[in-house]
Amino acid sequence: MQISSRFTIAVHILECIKYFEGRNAITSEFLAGSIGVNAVIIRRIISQLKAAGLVSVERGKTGIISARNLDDVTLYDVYSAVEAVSSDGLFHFHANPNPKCPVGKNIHDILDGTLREIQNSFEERMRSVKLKDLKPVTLDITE
Amino acid sequence: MQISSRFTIAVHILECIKYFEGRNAITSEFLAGSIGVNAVIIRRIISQLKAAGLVSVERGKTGIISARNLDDVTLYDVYSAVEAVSSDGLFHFHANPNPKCPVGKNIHDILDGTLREIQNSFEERMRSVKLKDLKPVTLDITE
DNA sequence: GGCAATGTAACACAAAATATTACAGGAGGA
DNA sequence: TCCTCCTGTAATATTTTGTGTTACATTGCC
Repeated sequence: MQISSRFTIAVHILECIKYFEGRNAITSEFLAGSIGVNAVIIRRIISQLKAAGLVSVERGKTGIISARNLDDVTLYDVYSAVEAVSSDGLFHFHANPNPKCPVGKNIHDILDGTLREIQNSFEERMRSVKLKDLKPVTLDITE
Repeated sequence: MQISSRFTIAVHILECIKYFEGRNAITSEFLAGSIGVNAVIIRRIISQLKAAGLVSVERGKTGIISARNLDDVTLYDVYSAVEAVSSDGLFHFHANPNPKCPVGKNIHDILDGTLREIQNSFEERMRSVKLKDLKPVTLDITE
């Protein structure tokens, strides 16, 4: 399977905040327009980003979403905020290997450590990229 | 989301072949018993492994699945055989970013390269592990 | 020919992601 | 104060993917 689009949507949201903060009122409706999904989807993801401490929302104030230190947010911060993988791990294991089979009995022993290492290096790779490392948004001077 | 259990099932299958080849008749029914899933699931995955050149099936011969050079098969070989990720990539991108928004217009430019690199290093990590690098199956001398 | 196993189609079901409508509640501004 | 805008969240629907199951044609050994 693929990592859900919640992740790219969340990065898109943060890039919008970086770009528009102070210039436009950033509402879920506004973000939905830029991203091309329903505003409720945006609000749910915003909730997750808020829970992770990446953004904060001043309620009632005609739609302002303010953030903090977004440049140093890593892709892992975003990923772990919106993806519910943490509990089960990246790899989905078949649930009922047969303990009466010598292979079935040992399959977790055979695989768990290595799969965990692969997951760890994947997450480490995500941690090594900060938002400021991404290609900057090309400024459109005609607008 | 998670990588589907097809991957761990496929590794389990290959470990069974390594362990039982020459000792037991290896049928989809037999494998289903060790792995704890339906035999049709096994047959479907066997088809994929066969298409990837990892195993071969001598049909009709009272259930024998023979393989080749399994020790040097990498986890990536198995992963790419059973996971349909190749076309879309590891990350699912939201489909309709707004080209009229400066961020929406550039979001692919901002992210695609970096996400591709992360996917590449993930796959490279999988390529670095061969089946013979996994923990060996503990031999049960009482059987 | 009979038997055992594969290869696949067809269908059912569950889980997750995504979309949509609805509405209660907070806060600023007239 | 009242109006309006926006958030937060529930409820529900739809789609997609993964998984389970039954059925059956086909293959090749005995």
